Amino acid sequence: MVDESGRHEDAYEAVFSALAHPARRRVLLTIYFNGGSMAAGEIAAVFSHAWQTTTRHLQILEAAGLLSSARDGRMRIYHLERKRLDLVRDWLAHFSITPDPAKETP
Amino acid sequence: MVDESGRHEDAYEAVFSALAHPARRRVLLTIYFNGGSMAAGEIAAVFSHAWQTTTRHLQILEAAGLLSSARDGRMRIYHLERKRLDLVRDWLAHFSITPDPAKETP
DNA sequence: AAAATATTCAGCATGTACGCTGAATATTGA
DNA sequence: TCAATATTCAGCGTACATGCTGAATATTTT
Repeated sequence: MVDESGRHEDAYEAVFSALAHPARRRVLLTIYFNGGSMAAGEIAAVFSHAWQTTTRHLQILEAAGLLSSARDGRMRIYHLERKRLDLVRDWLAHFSITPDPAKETP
Repeated sequence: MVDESGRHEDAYEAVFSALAHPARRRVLLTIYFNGGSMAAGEIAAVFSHAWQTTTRHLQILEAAGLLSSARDGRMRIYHLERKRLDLVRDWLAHFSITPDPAKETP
């Protein structure tokens, strides 16, 4: 296991996989620039996909912890979980740890 | 197009897709902690996959710009392109831009 | 030149992702 | 209750990803 603890392996997997699809990255940006929360239908309206396709993307994002949701009447409001993106930052931070200088390329 | 310029759309696609696979994330970390460069065979030795499988992962990482490579005798040396990871940081930085306050959730 | 080493290419099987459509569920309004 | 609205669930087809194996290529060594 490369990760120092192993605790986040599954989380990394979920988050990085979720971010791999352009529509899902765009969902996150869309919600963010809308103030952090949006109804499923509003989000779906941004895309040319069938709305059921967007539903699945939303579920994947929620399963990855990047969104949370709550029913509000007959709508479902999705809320961006910005903190979850820190997982990506954490992973990137590995590349700031100084590696073994003995092997450093000049 | 959500991105302010659109120039990086394909790059985002390549980089985020490349990072979606745990073996490829691990390749990057492995090379990094080895000093930034490793022969294909050395990298493949880290994994339990057939080495041909690792070859393909290396090609995907190189196509995404996360690795570069050069022949050295009968070996191929892969070099980590750390700067390319800035693309991910750039994308994450979108979530630090203050969104329209009128729509801000309290 | 032949053998050994290091890596890549090509093709195959299987599983998953992602688009679609149609049906189902939940809530609201008449 | 019935119709309208908002969303989800289920199933299908296609395409792609990812593992494998075997053959091919390039380089070095004998």
